[in-house]
Amino acid sequence: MTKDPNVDKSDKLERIERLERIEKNIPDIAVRRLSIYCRYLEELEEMGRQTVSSDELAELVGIKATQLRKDLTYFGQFGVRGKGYAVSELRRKLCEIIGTDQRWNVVLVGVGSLGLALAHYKGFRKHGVNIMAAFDSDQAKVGKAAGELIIRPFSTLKDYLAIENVQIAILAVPGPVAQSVADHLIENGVRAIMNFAPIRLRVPAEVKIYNVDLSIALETLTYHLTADH
Amino acid sequence: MTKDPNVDKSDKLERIERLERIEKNIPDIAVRRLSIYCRYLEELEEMGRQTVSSDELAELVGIKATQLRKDLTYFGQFGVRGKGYAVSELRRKLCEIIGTDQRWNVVLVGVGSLGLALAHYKGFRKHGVNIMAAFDSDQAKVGKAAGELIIRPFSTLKDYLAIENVQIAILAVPGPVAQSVADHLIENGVRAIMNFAPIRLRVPAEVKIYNVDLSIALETLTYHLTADH
DNA sequence: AGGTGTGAATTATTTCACAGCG
DNA sequence: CGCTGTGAAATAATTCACACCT
Repeated sequence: MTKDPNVDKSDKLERIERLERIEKNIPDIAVRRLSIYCRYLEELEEMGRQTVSSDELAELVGIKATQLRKDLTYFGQFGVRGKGYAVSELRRKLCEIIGTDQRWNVVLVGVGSLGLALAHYKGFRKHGVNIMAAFDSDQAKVGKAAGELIIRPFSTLKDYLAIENVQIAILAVPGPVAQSVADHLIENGVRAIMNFAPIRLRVPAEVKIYNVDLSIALETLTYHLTADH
Repeated sequence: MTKDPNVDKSDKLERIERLERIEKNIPDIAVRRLSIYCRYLEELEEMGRQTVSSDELAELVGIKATQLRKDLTYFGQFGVRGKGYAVSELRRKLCEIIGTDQRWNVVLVGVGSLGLALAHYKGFRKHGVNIMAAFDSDQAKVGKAAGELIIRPFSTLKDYLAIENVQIAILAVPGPVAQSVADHLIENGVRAIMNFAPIRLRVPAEVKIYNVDLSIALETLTYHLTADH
């Protein structure tokens, strides 16, 4: 089997770039911003814009242009000096980096009022996220609808994970059971959890947690409204 | 009218402390952690614990003890050397700092599926937050229930804000209208907004925004699951 | 001994300043 | 020129190391 030496070379270069990136140790916060850039690029693309400068995009996002440029350098070179960035090309490349060009299978665990809202939430679908199934331990909820899904019994979660390729879970169960449910998810192959329970989960280093803590969000606001700040 | 010189003195000391704090420019992230400490202190209090060391509390929260102690020094001295912290005293003082010992009047604007979930969310009530009213511009929703509230027409929001003392709004409207709704809220006295819309709001410096961006949360996870990180 | 409180050192992140390319 | 890419400088946040109290 013959190989195209150009493919070989570009593979090698990509690999080197990747290793360098890892060395640079990209801050999480830069990844988060990448996501935001992507969203505004989508908007520009829909408006038919061909190119955009770091100044303009940064202005839209509400940050400094140098920060945007620095964030991008963590992942490669995307612009043309003197011109700016090609809108759809940059969007496509950022999507690829973030992983939103892929399909991600997600399970929702816990269908209280918050879980129900998440089952309905349309923002996820746009970015490759597909909530495949919803689980709840409350027998009264099992069989009922949650958006387009039918709520399944929690006891069947393990078997479901064994069959389907699920890497992400949305955890919207009450605080007291969150840790044990998380353990169960991880044991059965889940590698990332979006956690809505108001506790800090203890997980192995290779599992990624993103905490969405609504009470903390509000309390940050009340702090700033409290006298003398 | 005579004054107690001790009250005067302690007032002055408190004022100096406050000024010093402002000088120190407390990072937002430390405030956010304060909120978490508070929650775990509540739990310890319920368990009947009298005192706790920075080591133990930090272990619960999942951070280093020095960070916890450093965070606390932004706000004062709360511990006893060799002993630790008095659980309920520390909890009370932190609540006071965060402002959760007060009552906060909140309006919910936008009652889609997410808004509806927030109307039901019980976590808020625990911390002085009282969602007083919910508004939506969709005539079909007006008059319907959202938790214990009846959804009001958006057109009545202005008058409502003029009468009630509302300082915080939860903004759960679609992205394209979020900025104009936020402007309207701020014009009518709202000073802090919990924003669920996927855009960066432009607001005067004195208005505090907390963005809860569910898509970004998920995309941070997909990034970490994407090869080579 | 057993802890807290805190300057100093370290590490992470942002911003500057400008070289370099189209 | 105009605008990107990026080392270097500045700033912010975390962690260390230890003085200090009980």
